[in-house]
Amino acid sequence: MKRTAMIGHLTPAHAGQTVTLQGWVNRRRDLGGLIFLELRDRSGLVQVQVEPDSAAFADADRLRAEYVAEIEGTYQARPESQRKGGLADFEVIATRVKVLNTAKTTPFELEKGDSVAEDIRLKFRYLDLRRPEMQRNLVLRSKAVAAVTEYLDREGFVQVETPMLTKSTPEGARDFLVPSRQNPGEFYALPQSPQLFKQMLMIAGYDRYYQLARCFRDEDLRADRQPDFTQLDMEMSFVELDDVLSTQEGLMAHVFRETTGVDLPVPFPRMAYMDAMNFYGSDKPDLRFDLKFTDVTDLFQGGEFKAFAAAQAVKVIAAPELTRKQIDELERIAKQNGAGGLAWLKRDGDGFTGGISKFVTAQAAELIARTGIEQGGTLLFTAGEWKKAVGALGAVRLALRDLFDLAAAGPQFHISWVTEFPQLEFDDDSGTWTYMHHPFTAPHPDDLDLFGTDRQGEIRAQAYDLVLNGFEVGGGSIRIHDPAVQAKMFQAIGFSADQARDKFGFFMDALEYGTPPHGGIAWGFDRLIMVMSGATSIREVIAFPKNNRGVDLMALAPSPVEPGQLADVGLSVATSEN
RNA sequence: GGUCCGGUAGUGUAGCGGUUAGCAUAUCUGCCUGUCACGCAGAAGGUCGCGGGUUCAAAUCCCGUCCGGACCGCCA
Repeated sequence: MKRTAMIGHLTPAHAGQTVTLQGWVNRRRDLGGLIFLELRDRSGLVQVQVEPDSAAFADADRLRAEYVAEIEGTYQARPESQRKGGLADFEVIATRVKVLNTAKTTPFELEKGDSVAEDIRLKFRYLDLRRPEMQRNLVLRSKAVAAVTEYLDREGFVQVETPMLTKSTPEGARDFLVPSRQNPGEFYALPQSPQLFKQMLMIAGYDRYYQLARCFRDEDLRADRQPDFTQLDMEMSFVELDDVLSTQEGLMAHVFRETTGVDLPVPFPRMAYMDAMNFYGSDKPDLRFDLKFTDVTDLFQGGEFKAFAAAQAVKVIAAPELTRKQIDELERIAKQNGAGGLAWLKRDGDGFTGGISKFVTAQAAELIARTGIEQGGTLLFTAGEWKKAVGALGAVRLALRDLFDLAAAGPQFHISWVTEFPQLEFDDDSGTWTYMHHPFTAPHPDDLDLFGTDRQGEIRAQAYDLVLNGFEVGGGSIRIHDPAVQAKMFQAIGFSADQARDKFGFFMDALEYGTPPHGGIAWGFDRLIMVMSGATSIREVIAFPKNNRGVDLMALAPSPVEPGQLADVGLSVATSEN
């Protein structure tokens, strides 16, 4: 290899040495007689000077942006008057320039990549990934993987790979299906998570397992959701809930320290699901700022304001002074998130003006006392069915965060646990009970007697989510290891023994051969890296992501296939009828 | 499936009923020996996403459609 150093590894100690560098031309400044080049590789950038009388000049004159070049020259301090500080005090005086490859004019200027339409960046992802910002993200990701591996290996975790071609199981999301050529009419499914396999590994005695697992869910995309994504999947045997959480805290703190240099205070705060919902309207509250809800249901029960009088819940948040336009926008957000409307009041002296003020004269003093609303401040109310009322106000809370930049005053990263999720959730659409986490989640032992009673909605799950800056970056649970409890769980969600056997027969069998108590968690690894890097989209930390519609704009996947390929797997495509 | 926002030279944008469709940057040519977003002079580059409608006249207004993004539903 001719290259003597990566550009970013040059130091003042190299001064006076002859170096050979290879990279891309970032920029060319041609002063006529004198040419300056910026040469870039993924480690850094250096200025190259080419004198007109040097042997390098003719080749340097051919170089354009993004050409690949090899530069041999002397690394040296710049003239006194030209120093910029740090490594910009040094440059390479070229003695030889070799054009290793030419490049077409790029479809966008790499240095302006931040402001280029994302579909263009995705179509030319190989150019986009040349940008230092993107390289920083992918390197951060790589370092996080290294930190995880190092820590878990030290803690005795065994890395095991589980299959990508597996059995379709109703985990919640739609499966990606893969037709089987050797078994016509039958399908593999890509894993939504390695859940059952990792529990098998606990039954098999591996005690502590981890895997960076690719997972697939055929659902609509979002800024923080891709159809194929990476989970850091972990499972431990002979543990209880506190053991899992403290192990995770150690790991997460290690990863932050090694990658961002940030020290996360441990243990992480814990918040019960009901508190998260009641105070912040979300099971993944952004706790970099407070802005809690106040419950005022009781103040309006049976009162003259009809929208509140019969409401299951009336919640209020104390916002700064808002314009009508801002209130209208917040109401739009509230409605989009399930509220019937967004009632408001403006504090004026000992009472209120605007909005619903004529209905609250009797409650004014109590509202001021409970909410602590300041003069001129705005109270925003949602009312109705509890879950919708808190959820909608939760969305308003986040909109207020964005409007007033509330998170900026808090810590850069706030991480916490949300715990005590309900085990079961009533699904209005189907009129049945369903699992909230997944059907293998262990219920709290004190709540076991509630199965099958009219209070089964109160059963607490031994489940936990990791919440970072308002993003769910991990979730897990203690699992059921007692077949009798597993049977109760299936019964509660309306799974007959036969159905359970059909879907998870192998797992039901395995449970009966000596299953240790166990539990685990999975991190949404892409999402975690997104938050750590400060990116606003998961696509910024995935090398080759898909767009909103699940399309890879570079490779142009998905795409039709040859008829012969379909015939091989015994499929034909039905013509769509509009 | 739904709501909202957007689509104008390669890229980023202005124009919002009558413009030769403007600006910046990139590209190309010429000049230039200390630039560092180099500078100066010039050139080329546009089916204003597509289709239809309204109008004497449409990039501009209306309808449809396609594409991109954010969100709801869905999804841990």
